[in-house]
Amino acid sequence: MKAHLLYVEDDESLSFVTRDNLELQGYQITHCDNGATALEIIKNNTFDLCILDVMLPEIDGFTIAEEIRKNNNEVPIIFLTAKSLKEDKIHGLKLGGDDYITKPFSIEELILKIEVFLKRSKINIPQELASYDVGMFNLDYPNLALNQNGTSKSLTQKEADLLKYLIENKNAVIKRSAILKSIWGEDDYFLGRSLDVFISRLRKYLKADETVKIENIHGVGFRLKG
Amino acid sequence: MKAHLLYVEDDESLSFVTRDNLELQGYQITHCDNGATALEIIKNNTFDLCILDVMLPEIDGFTIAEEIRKNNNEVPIIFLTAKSLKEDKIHGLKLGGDDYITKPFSIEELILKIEVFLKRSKINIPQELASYDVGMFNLDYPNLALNQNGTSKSLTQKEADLLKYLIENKNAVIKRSAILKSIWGEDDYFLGRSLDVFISRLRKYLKADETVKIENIHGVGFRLKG
DNA sequence: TACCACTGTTAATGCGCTGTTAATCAAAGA
DNA sequence: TCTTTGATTAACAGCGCATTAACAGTGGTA
Repeated sequence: MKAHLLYVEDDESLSFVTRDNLELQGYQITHCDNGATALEIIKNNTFDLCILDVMLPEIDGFTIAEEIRKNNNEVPIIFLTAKSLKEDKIHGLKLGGDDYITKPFSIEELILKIEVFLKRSKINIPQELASYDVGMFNLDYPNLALNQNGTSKSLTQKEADLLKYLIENKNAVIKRSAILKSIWGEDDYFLGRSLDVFISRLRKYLKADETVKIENIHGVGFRLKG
Repeated sequence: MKAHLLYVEDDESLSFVTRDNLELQGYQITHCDNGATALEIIKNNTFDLCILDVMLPEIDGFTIAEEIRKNNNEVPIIFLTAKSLKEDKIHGLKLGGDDYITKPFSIEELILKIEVFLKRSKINIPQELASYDVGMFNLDYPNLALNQNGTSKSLTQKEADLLKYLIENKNAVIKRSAILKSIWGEDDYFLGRSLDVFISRLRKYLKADETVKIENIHGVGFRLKG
C-alpha cells in the first residue's frame, strides 16, 4: 500500500523534480501549485503526510496547515521554505506542523524525514526480521522457538544464539574460536567442550530434516549445510 | 505523568540553562555530559525521548543513538549540533534519528519539536479507549478492573500496568529488563524480585482460565499465553 | 495524634532448569 | 598403531524462579 502525500509547491521546476523523486520512492503524490486548489483538495481527500511550501501567492502554507488541522490532528505536516528565520520555524510548529525544511534542501533529507513521520504514524511494525530459515525449519529468535510445519520446539537462550549464528553463516566454515568469542565471549578449552555439547543438541533438534547438517571441519570448526 | 527525557550535552553552561528550561516545561530530565555515562544510563532506563549532542569527546551522539536503537526502535531521538552539514543531517536520520537541530537553537524551537514527537509517540498508543482481552478475562485498564463474566476484581495501578503490558505482548517472549524498564522505569536486581511477586499475583488472578498462562522463560523473561 | 487500610518492596525457603563438567567411545590424522 | 580431536550421554552445582509472609511507606479518618 503506497503512502499518499500531498505536495503543495509553486516553483514549477523544483516541484517537477521533487515529485519525480518521491514517486520513484514509491509514494503516491498529489501535487498542486497554489493554496486555493490545495484547500479544495484537502476537503475531499485524506493524506498520509503533507508537504507544504510556505511562500505561496495568495494563500500561504501556514494557512493550509491551519485548515488541515481543523479536521485532522494526526497527519504529519512538513513545511518547506526558503526562509530559515527562527520565528517562522516556531510559527509553523505552533500551528501543528511537524517539521521544517529550508530550501535548498537535498531530496535525500526530505525522503528521510518523510519516512520518520510515516514510520511513526504506522501501528504495524513487522518483527519478522528476526526470523531465520534453514531447511524445513524456521528459527524465531526473539521467541526462542524453532518451528517446523506447525510444531514448535522451545530453545534456551544459548541454543538460540548459537543456531542464529550458524544460520547467519550458513554454508561457510566457522572457526571454533569465532563461535566461542561471539557466543560465550571468550575462548578457552572448557568452553570448547561446552560448545561440543551444544552442537550435539542442535543436531538432535535438526535431525528431522536430512538436508540440514552441522558438519565438523576437523581441527577448525563447523559448517551448517542447508 | 511527566515525560522522561535523556539529555546528553557536554557544554556545561548550555546544558544548565536548557535543562532548567525543560524542567520548567514539566519534563523530567536525566542529563549527562559524556557518551560513556550515557551508554550506562540507557542500559538500565527507558526514556520517552532522547536529545543527543553529536559532538562529544570520545563517544559521539551518533554512537549513542546506535546503541539506543539496538534495544528500542520507538523512542524519538533529536540530535543537537553545531554543524549544519547536509551529510551529518542525513547520517543522523539514517541511524534512526528523528530530527536534527543546529546550534545555536532557540529553546522554544526545541520544546516545540519535543512536543511534536511526544505527541506522535502517544498517538501510537491510544490506550485509554482500548480494552484488553485475554482468555475469558477483560482488563478495563482505566478503571483498574479485571472482569470475567459478570464478576470484577479490582487491581492496583502497577498490577494493571503489568497485565496491560503482558497482554499487549501476548504470546511473545518479553525480557525481564524490558518489563522492568517499561513498568518500573529502571532495571536492577531488587526490582526484579518485585516483578516476580507481581507475576505471582497475576497468575493467581488469572488461574480461573486454564488457557491463560504466564510462562517463565528461564534466564530471559516471561510469556503470556492465551 | 493514633489507628487503619492499602501498596509495593524485601526477606526467606524450597524447587527446577541450564550450562558445565566428566566419562566413554568413535573418528581422523600422523 | 598411537595421538589428537570430536560426539554423545549422563550427572552435577549453581543460579533463577515461585510462592508466602513480613515489612515499610502513604494517605485517609476519627
